[in-house]
Amino acid sequence: MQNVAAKIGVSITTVSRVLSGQAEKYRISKRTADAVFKVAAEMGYVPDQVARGLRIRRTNTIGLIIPDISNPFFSTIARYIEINARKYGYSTILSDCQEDTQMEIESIHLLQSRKVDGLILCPIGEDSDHLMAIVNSGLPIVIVDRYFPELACSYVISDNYKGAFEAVSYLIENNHHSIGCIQGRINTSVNINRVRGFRDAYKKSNIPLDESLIVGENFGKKDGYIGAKILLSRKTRPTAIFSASNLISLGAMRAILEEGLTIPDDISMISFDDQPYSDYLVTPMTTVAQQTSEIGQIAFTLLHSQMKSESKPMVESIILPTKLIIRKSVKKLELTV
Amino acid sequence: MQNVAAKIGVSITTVSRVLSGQAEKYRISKRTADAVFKVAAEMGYVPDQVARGLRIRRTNTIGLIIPDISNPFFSTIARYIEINARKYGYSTILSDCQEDTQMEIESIHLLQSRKVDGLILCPIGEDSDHLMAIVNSGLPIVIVDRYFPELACSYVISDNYKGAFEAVSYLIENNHHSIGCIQGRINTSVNINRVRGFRDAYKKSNIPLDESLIVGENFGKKDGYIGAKILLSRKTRPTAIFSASNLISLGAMRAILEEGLTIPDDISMISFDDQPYSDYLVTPMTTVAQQTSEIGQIAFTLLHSQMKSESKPMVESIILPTKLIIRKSVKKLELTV
DNA sequence: ATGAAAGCGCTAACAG
DNA sequence: CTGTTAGCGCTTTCAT
Repeated sequence: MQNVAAKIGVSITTVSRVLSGQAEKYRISKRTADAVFKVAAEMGYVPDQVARGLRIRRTNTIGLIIPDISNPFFSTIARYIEINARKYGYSTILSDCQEDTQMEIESIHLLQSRKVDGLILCPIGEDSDHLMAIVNSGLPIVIVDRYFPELACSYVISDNYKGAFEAVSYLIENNHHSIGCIQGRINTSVNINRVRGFRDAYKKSNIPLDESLIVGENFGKKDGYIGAKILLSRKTRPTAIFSASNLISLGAMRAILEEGLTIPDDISMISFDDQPYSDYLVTPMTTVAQQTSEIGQIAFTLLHSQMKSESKPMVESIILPTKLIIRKSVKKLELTV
Repeated sequence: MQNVAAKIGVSITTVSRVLSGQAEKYRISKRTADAVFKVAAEMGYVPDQVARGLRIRRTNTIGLIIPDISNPFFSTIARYIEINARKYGYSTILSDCQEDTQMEIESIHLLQSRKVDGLILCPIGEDSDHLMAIVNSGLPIVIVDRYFPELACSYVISDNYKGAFEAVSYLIENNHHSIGCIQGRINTSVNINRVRGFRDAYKKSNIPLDESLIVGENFGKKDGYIGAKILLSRKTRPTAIFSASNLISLGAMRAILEEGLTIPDDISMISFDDQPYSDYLVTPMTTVAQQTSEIGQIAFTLLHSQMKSESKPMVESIILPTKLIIRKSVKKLELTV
């Protein structure tokens, strides 16, 4: 910057002002401004954002904490967050905390020390103590996918309850009265709501629910495999499975195939999370689709409005509808008496 | 920091030294050091990495440029880069440049202005002019997935040639003599090598290659659909398809299903990129697996060694083997005479 | 074993 | 319309 200024015989202040688009404001002559642009370009000068950040106490940087970026559900969300952030001049620092609450905590501290202007967080989700502090610290933050009623914080999630309710109701309409549920990580809002939807669909139809039909303890592929194995080994096999995530479904399918069973002839299935490949599975899968790209976009928009506003921002909760995509994995059962 | 220093009645210099782990070096008394740690923790003091970065001219930050983070191939690579980076104290700034060379250029400039210590780049890959400048700028950089022979720069890629060669040879061994190739983005090293492998497998077997069997122009789902449609509408349909990416395969499968054909009875198929769902497709897919997590890990390791060394780093090229995973999508043809 | 002070590159009062 | 100057929070030389 020194050099640029010297070359034109002008002060670095002027250079700074022109390059930060404040030429107008300070009524700098067009001639000077043009010269600055020209020389800066020639010399390949590019302002140091680190120094700038230190001075203006704003880094134009957001933090993004994700439990597993290789999960297509999260990577799609991440994509739309990053794209929108960049559109508004923010860079995104990514942290994959590997489904580990301790890492989540460390990531938050790290990002704070890097002076991010805001934070988007997909929490592991069983525990919110460590989130309390940061929400209260005044750092703009929005939570995605999971939420905590006790936290005064904006969030954007899917309507997991209704999504599950519709899916299970659809199974019941097809005369399934013994439906297994392979749930995800217990004590997360996502799971609680999906299981609640499952239960309420049963309740609505006055079908008694055998509690042992609910199995599983996390959202992974392995958990789906184990859950399905358990369900399939029951004395009376359920006629359908409701799976709480795409990964669970993959694991469950392995178990089902291993047992020599066919979807939907031997057992019907509905899976949460639509995927590009859902249509091309052994049996095209009926799924509960979430609006992942919208989740990402809205998350950034919410954060952006917080970062812009001076005052303590109001908390906004966005709940996006899901959509039941009917394919071929559910068979209509004959009513036997 | 002021406050911490004041509270113990010591200079900020001392606080800085203790907190940056240099207490030993400056032979600061254990008593003082302990006090510093204690008070800093009490006050919730956490050093400002932005100020630190400005002063020491190193941000402990790397840039990661990816064409599409929602593609599971890239998101897995990104994951292992980020995880390793964090292990060594680096934060990762992510940029999804949406398969657009112009955005790739902008992202590079942006990351430079943010003073990243190094850069990992999955280039769009047809053009390398803009990369020349940055490689020569001395910024540590490693290129992933695609590469440019003219660039003196470390890279880590899969052995695309051999992967394709093995896949197509396998088809030929199963007596397929009319194999369609749905290629990816032309003029990328990835595609060039895969198509070269395809050609050489033909050549090795002395089977004449009808050039019109090579179709397609990008790695996306849509391109796979179009490519397959073209192949399937030929007077004499190929007996097998070699697909250059996971997304291409998804599109191709759609076309195949639409035509009422079955894999592998009507047409055999091999796809590049193994996926968690490959085993559960209509027909379990025979694939060419790349070592994505290793690619990510090695990419960071290469970058790290560059960032540590003072001298101009040597360029290292790592080529990882692929693995043919045989499932059920290839049928052994009878030899007809 | 510790401190004073300079300075990283930039911006914003304040002063013309 | 432009320049002078102080200072963001930290590290590091030099001094003691």
